[in-house]
Amino acid sequence: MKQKIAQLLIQAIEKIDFLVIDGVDMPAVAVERSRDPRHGDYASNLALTLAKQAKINPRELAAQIIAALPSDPAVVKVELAGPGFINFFIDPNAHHSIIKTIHELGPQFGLSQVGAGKKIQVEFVSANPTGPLHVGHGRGAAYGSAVANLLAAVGFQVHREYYVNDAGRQMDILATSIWLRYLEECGEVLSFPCNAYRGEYIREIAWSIHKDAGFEYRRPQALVLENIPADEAQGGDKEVHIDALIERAKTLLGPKLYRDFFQIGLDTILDDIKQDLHEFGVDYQQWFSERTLLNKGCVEQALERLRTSGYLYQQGGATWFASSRLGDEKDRVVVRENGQYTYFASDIAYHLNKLDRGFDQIIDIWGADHHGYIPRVKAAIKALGADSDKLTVLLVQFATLWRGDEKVPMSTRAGEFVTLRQLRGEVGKDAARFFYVLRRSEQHMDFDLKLATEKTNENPVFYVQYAYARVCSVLRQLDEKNGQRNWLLGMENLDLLSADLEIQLIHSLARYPEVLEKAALQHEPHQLAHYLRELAHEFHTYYNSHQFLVEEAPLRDARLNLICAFKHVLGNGLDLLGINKPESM
RNA sequence: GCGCUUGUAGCUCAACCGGAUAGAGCACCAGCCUUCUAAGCUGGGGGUUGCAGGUUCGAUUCCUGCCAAGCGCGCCA
Repeated sequence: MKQKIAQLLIQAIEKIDFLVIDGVDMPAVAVERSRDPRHGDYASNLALTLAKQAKINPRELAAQIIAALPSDPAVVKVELAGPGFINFFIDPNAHHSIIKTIHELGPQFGLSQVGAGKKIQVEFVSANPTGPLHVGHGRGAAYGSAVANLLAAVGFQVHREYYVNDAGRQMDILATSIWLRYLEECGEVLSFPCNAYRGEYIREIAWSIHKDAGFEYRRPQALVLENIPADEAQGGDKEVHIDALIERAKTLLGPKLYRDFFQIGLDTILDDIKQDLHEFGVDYQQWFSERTLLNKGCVEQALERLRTSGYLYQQGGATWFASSRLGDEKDRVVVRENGQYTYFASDIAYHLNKLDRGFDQIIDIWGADHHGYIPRVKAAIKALGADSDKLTVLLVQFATLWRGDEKVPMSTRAGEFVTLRQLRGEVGKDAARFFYVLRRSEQHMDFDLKLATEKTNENPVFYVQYAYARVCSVLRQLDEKNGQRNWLLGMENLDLLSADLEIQLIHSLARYPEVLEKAALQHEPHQLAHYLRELAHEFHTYYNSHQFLVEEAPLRDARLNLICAFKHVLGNGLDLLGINKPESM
């Protein structure tokens, strides 16, 4: 309908001589749904945008456009309003046909093909496998999977991916942390480094290793701590302290035994993350290992390409990437003085790999604290000779956690954080997902656990689910009363749905495809969430003021067809957000 | 100090890439269950959109400058 009106407007403009003669530039013809019913169903600001170029009063121009407008059976009235808006009133019967469309298309209704033929990768969460996911990751998970689902709904071929940082210093700290806890299990007495991972899950892994392997990995405390520089608590440098302990672990255990700790820690935690996300309704096409990238020599290849294009140079014993020539604020080290790659080096290789896989678009979803990282990755893509516009980085602000008036401290290293699993246990998957996705991702967010746990009844997700359950309940009632339902009869009598609330609900249902497309292309699932809440509200109001299971069959069947259409749309929307559709509550 | 993000009702958030009288939820007040689930509905109070300018028919939206908050500015990830 939007397109149809735009077409009519274009035809009208082409008939107005002075616009054609003066060669006025045509703006993209904007047709919007009216917010206020008094402004009709659709409105265009075309005259307002053209008026300046045409050097004519907007209202006068609008009047001329209206006069030149071809007639169309679906358009019953056109009005000039305000400073020069053109409002279109649509034949109500034309709206009713949307119910038929929804029933015919079912789960397909609202889907579109704007992204057809395009491969798009969405990488999200990608938390280091050094501990369980916390509520900050939960937001990225809910947001990322909703974005991915939306993109798939508008036709993109979507590839969901988790980048596993299974190489690098953090993993060494993890392995060493587990080993030290293991030594404690074995009865060795040592002070635990302040920079090691202190969470309870580390003890559990250590305990389990001790249970399976006994004392095989035990080394005496004296050997472990011999000549180790002091920790921060003793006036030393915590980084130097932990690095020394990592080296000590490697030498005392040897490569093979050390690797056991590394691998068991990684496997245990990664399995936990996978399970956690799965239970949260988040699944991936691929878990991409950083270590694999290194082992295959991809990092060296990527750097070689940069070197060939003249973007690498040596300074101070390190290898630098001249990212400042491509928009970054300074150059970045890719190979350290000690010969090791930086994290950034493998990230360059990873993005090269993404490009090589032929995605038309690449979406990275990061925590907002990484925003300073964007220019250097874009610079790397440019230096590799690719189009940096292919990469879109979407940022998710961390949630600040509160328990009532008290701020909850969050520190992965210290093991002080509320895990995603705890959150799910307390408020449930559906409430958590809806709560996360109700807000724009860049918006700072206060998450009050006390409120979320104490007042789950007031969580908006129940409101929306309740609407769904109510439709199911009506249909059950019909069954119990042995009521007949004639689908065809309902379709033939859709014009009986003439109450304001019915018209309103139908309008809203018709909007769904536009909501989906916009939410998808703008990467804003909150638009869908808000829409679903409004839709549920309109249904609840309707439910409270009209009886559906009435005696007169034509009206009853028409109403049932309407609320079933509502059920379809609401259900589709909830599916995309990864929220359950309860048949009863 | 520089950069990115954010600032909208008491609180949490919307506002369709510049549109018409800035909207919801929570909280507060007053009503609605012998009728398809009251986890619901109806009505009410609530606002100088951080501040000050600018751009134009028109600004919460764009530009500039301040103010405030968060984050970033490693040979960490």
